[in-house]
Amino acid sequence: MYTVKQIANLAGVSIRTLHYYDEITLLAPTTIGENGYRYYDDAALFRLQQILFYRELGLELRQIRGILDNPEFELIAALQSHRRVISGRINRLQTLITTIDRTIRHIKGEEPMSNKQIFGGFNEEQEKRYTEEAAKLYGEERVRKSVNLWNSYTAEKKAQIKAEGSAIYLDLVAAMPGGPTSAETQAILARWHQHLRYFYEPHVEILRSLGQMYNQSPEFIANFEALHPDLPPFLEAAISHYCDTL
Amino acid sequence: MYTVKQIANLAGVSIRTLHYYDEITLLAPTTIGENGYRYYDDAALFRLQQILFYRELGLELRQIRGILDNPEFELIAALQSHRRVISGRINRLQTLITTIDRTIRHIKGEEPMSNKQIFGGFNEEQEKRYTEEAAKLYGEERVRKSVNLWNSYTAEKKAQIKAEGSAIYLDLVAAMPGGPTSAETQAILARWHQHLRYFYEPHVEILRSLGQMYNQSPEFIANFEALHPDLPPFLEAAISHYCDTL
DNA sequence: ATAAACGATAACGTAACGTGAGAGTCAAGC
DNA sequence: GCTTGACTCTCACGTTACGTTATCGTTTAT
Repeated sequence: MYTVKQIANLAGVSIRTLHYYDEITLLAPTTIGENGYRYYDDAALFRLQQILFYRELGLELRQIRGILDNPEFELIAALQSHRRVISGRINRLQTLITTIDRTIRHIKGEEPMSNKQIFGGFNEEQEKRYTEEAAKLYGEERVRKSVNLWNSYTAEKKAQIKAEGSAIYLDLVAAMPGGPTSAETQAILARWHQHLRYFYEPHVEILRSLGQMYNQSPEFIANFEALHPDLPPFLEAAISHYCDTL
Repeated sequence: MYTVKQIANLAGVSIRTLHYYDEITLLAPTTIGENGYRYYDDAALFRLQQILFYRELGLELRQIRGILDNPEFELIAALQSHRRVISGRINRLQTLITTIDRTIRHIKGEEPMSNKQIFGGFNEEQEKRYTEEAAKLYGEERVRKSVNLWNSYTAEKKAQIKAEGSAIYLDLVAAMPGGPTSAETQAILARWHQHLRYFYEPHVEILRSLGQMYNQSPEFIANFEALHPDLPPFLEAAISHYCDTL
């Protein structure tokens, strides 16, 4: 058992940070003494390590909580994902160093430089945000399990499920004029939510990242655009709102 | 000449960010049209690059402004400093990767791991903050110029200046009981401020980083602790307050 | 000429803590 | 047993660097 100060010193965070993480239920102390003091054990230590990794990668604390509290969370897979992201970040910093060297040579008049090159490493993969990588982690995991479940159905059942899915998306297209937050749209999303249970147990964070993928992943976009050109962004907005009210 | 949107796209920042940087006079547009539009030129582009570098290193925008607006600022020296800091950061990330690999092996039971090692790369050089590196940049520059000025004095003058310096620090020790923000202490610091002009023109940011160095750099600490064991932290607090009221 | 795209200001919202204030708790030494 | 200093707690307001509408004028393309 460790006190706040011991944890703070070990991990290099402030006591206030631990208080805050407790307040937002991101990292609750293992036990609380009758004096009101917070005490942490080794498991809490590992959880804090995970938190710091995700924080380092720029994720918001709410997202981190969602990831760590997810029953599907797998520590080792997460660590391996961290590895990839950090490697990517190292590459980015090396790009910055290249930019620096180039800028220096440019200032010395040894080499011309384009306006875009001035910001090499800053803007490049701006939208390829690290969040995506975290979502990918879900994705792989989710897809793997979903295939198992799907294969357990009979051919007849499979056809029935597919038909139900198509109907839902068609209904959503019909509901588009009302807007993504309309009661009608949200009601259909409740059906969609139920429908997903044929594939896996849909956790809130999964729904959310699914909504994003619907408007980002090329395969999904192609699929939904076939139904209506504006369906992908509509779906993302609608699902986001649906998750908020969950 | 570029519009806000063009700059934003080039650098990968939001328009709001450009508005904000204008608002806090960190990056003012080169000219403003009669329609009120902001227009930027290539010099502004380079300034923005510098801002993004310092921001990447975790400096606050106020500090960045102080650095860039300092007449002593030298672009190439700054870029070389960035290089060193970014290299350091790459090292830190590589430490994180080591920690990840070690953690994975630990979880698999292949290797024991201490509590400190769990946070390897997070806490280690926490206090060796990047600010210090920026301060170092000042330091080198400052010391270089100061030596020139110092050598221009006669031996007699040098002795007199030294005596004045000693007197000031002794007075500060005497003022310690009143606290770092007391009127007495602050008055002596005004003398100290004047005194520094024998060495170089003391800019606010320089005073501030000087105050930090007094409580961080081993040579300074040793010097001041000889006068009084609590003098270094007292000096930092007092100088910080002095700069705030400047 | 009219919409779409772009620009401006203004003002409120936010995330992740920092920073006291005021008060209770614990361990060590006298 | 008592003090003292280090440690802890809970408010509660402050801060930084923007995001996010909302409302409005401007420029550009059709």
